[in-house]
Amino acid sequence: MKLADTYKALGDPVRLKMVERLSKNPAYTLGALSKGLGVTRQGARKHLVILENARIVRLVPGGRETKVLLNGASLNKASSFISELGRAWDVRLEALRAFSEQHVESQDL
Amino acid sequence: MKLADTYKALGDPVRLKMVERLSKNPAYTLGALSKGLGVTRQGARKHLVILENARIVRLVPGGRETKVLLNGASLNKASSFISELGRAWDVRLEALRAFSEQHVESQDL
DNA sequence: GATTCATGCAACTTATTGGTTGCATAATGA
DNA sequence: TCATTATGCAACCAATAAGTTGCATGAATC
Repeated sequence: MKLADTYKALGDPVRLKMVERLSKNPAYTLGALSKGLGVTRQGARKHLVILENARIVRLVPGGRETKVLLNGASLNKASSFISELGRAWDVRLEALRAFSEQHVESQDL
Repeated sequence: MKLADTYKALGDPVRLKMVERLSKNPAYTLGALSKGLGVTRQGARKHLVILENARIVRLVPGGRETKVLLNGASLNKASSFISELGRAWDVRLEALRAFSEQHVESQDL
């Protein structure tokens, strides 16, 4: 599973809402989590399968109901990758700024 | 622009590659950034427009060429949101663990 | 001025996504 | 056992996305 798939999985309002809910209450059943999202249960299930394939969520069948569990590790991975990008960008920006100032100084000579 | 759109924009291998490149070298022209991605220039441009709409990137036309600039603020926002989710999840998990242990202890009585 | 370079825009095709309805089935509870 | 509950699976549809080719245009260069 590639990292892009993780972001792709988060890139839908319904799925993002689901993840948000799960972060606040890790004990959802599939049915409960599917309510109030503006889609049918079957529609919601498709989203959950996508989240499962992206390893963001685990679906655990048991008895009559299926529990939905959040996988924090995936989120952490996704989060740290972006922040790494941001950090690299900051460093570059700083270098650019330093260069600009140096350039201005040399013009002042 | 919703947060889900930011993740959606990052949820494609070509676009993620672009952002990665930009984080390492903020001074790309559209043409240079479009090479080596396995798509045509016009295809790459479509991706760039998507990144621009998600405010991840800015396209700055000038003379004959167009510069592509990374917007670090968007990345930081995206990164911190996920890490917030992860944090909330950790707290919940800890609570659950504590509850389980308490439960075990009461069984021990 | 003619040529080359970097880009923008439009039309079109195909694949993927998001959503639905309908039906089947296994577990609970009365 | 019978009704109810929670779910899974398949078929189908419409919209969006990803990609292409072709052409137009403004800027640099010779």
